[in-house]
Amino acid sequence: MIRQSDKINLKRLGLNIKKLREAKGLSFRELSYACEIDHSKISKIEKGLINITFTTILQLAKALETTPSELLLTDFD
Amino acid sequence: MIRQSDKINLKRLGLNIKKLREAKGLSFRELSYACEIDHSKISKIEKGLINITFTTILQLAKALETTPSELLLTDFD
DNA sequence: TCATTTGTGGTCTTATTAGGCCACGATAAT
DNA sequence: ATTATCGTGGCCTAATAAGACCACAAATGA
Repeated sequence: MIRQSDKINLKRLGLNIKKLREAKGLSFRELSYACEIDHSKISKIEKGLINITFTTILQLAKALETTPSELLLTDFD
Repeated sequence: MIRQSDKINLKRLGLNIKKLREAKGLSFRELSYACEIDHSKISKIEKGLINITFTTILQLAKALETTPSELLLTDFD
């Protein structure tokens, strides 16, 4: 029952994470080691396939050496 | 299986939301109307009892007339 | 050529959010 | 005094995130 606008926003979040990960030159598996999130899950997150929770956002932010606020710094609908 | 540090961070998020809600002089029920989240759930969120998802963060941010990024603008562990 | 790494997507179980409703005691308003 | 509103917490079901593992094709490197 996930809304269309949510799908778009999840993709935007995913792209933001992807951008930050690639800026650090990390592979999914490398980032996975740093935040204890399965590499396949990170892949799904970046593609906007999962509606992640707040704590997952915290994990990613820490591993990417940024803040949760920065992770969500994008235009959402 | 929720970690202790997560509990702390969830409380901090809750306090941040509470602060924004009260700054607008809204009750739980009034905010509930604006974002279509049950008022009892908002109460639990502010007390840090729920690990909300990204889309719920978006809903709250919109209803509080702020950004998701601003909603997470606090020091987390 | 062969081995390694990479991103992707599938499966499965368990834990938990989402979503909704209800009831209560306390507080505030009339 | 009584009515309305407040925050809180309990309950339930359905949906789905979490977490973990596996397999594979394509790209990369030796």
